[in-house]
Amino acid sequence: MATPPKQFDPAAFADAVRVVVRSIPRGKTMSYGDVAKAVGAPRHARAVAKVMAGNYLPDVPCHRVIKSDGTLGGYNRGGEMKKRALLRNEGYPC
DNA sequence: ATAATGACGTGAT
DNA sequence: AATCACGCCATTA
Repeated sequence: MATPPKQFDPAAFADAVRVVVRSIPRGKTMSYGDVAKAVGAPRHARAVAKVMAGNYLPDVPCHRVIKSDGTLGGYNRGGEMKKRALLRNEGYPC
């Protein structure tokens, strides 16, 4: 049984992203690129975004993940408006 | 196989 | 500071 040459496991990637985002302390935020780096894929900011957009988990405070330039980016649960409210609610000086 | 798209990022204008 | 353009890479048509 040969080792499965998986170049990219969306499940593993999503799992790693989930753990990292879940580890973001309250009142803090990480950019998609930062999360991508944290999982070992500094070029996969978009892949991270895809995980949030189409496969977000309730354990993952995806509202703490924003763009690297400080803008909120998007949200699939009410829009940036809702995201901003959540961040402010957690102490982020948005 | 190719083209288009996307909760992005960085650089140039 | 704002806007435009290109690059990155996975997914979908």
